[in-house]
Amino acid sequence: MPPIDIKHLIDQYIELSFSVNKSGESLVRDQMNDDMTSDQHYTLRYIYQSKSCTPSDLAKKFQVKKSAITAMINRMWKKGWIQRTRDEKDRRVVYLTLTEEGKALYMKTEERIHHLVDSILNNFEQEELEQFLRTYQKLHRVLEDINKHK
Amino acid sequence: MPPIDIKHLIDQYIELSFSVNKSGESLVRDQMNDDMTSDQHYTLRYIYQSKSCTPSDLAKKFQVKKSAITAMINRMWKKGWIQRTRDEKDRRVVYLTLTEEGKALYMKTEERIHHLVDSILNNFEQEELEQFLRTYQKLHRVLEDINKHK
DNA sequence: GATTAATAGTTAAATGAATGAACTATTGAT
DNA sequence: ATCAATAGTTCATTCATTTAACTATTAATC
Repeated sequence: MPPIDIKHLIDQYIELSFSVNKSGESLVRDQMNDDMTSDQHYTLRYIYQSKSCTPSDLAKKFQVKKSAITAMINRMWKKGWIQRTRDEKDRRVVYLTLTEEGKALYMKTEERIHHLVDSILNNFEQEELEQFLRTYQKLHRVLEDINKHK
Repeated sequence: MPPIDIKHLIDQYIELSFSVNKSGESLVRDQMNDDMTSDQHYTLRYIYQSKSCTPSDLAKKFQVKKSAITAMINRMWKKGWIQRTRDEKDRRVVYLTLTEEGKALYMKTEERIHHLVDSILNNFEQEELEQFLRTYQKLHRVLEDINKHK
């Protein structure tokens, strides 16, 4: 049983991460085009940013089963945002890329999100922000570690 | 267009919040009983912690429409975790409370989550953690503000 | 006081997101 | 050559969410 002040920090973290998540997600959703969800935008982003991307890569990154990725990709493929191409060497593998339309849509939305995040982070001094991000990064590594060893 | 180093901070924040969210949610899900989702646990928590709780309160806190709350409460009501009682004065209003079973289930799961968060936060010096939470709190207020004025 | 507004909540249809189990196709190992 | 492992898909089911239409009740106004 942790000491009383640690317990308070734990409670605070739980409450803050919940609220910041909900508010943040809600604001991100507002930046989306009407026919796109935030998950779909995150998918476009990951495919756009990675040199080569397979459904398995996405499943790992999003921490869901591969069948969830298939369904997600199908929805976006129907809208003409994503292409599938088979690897010639290993014909089990599928590579995902954005179509021109997908790329354009991604860029437009990502621009809006950047603008939003910019306006949020503007409320902080650069030094405070950098310290925050250092700890956030460390938190990220800790979580990765726990997830790896489970 | 923000300067180049600010742009880097924005990118970093976007990437970190995405990854920390996914990893965090995945770990929280692991603490859940098989017949409960994390949303359902968050609902139990909010009802448990608030003196009196209506569907409208929940809709506000979770930033979803009231019909989404009705559906959520129905699922949990069927499992016998939640009670509905009408306000005698204003008969439009419904008060939500936990049944004994709901309370017991909540306590058991919340204990496990606390244990998890404790083990995560143990990787940080208290001073670093407190500074992090101060900035996180500030971020929370900024997001609330934006959400309020939209 | 009767009519009209607003509020609290629910219902129903549609869509998106996730899982688990069974399956195909392909590659790797013994 | 056979058997196991890997990549991806399909299908049925459940959960979460939105929109629009609806009931019931309360508040406001004329």
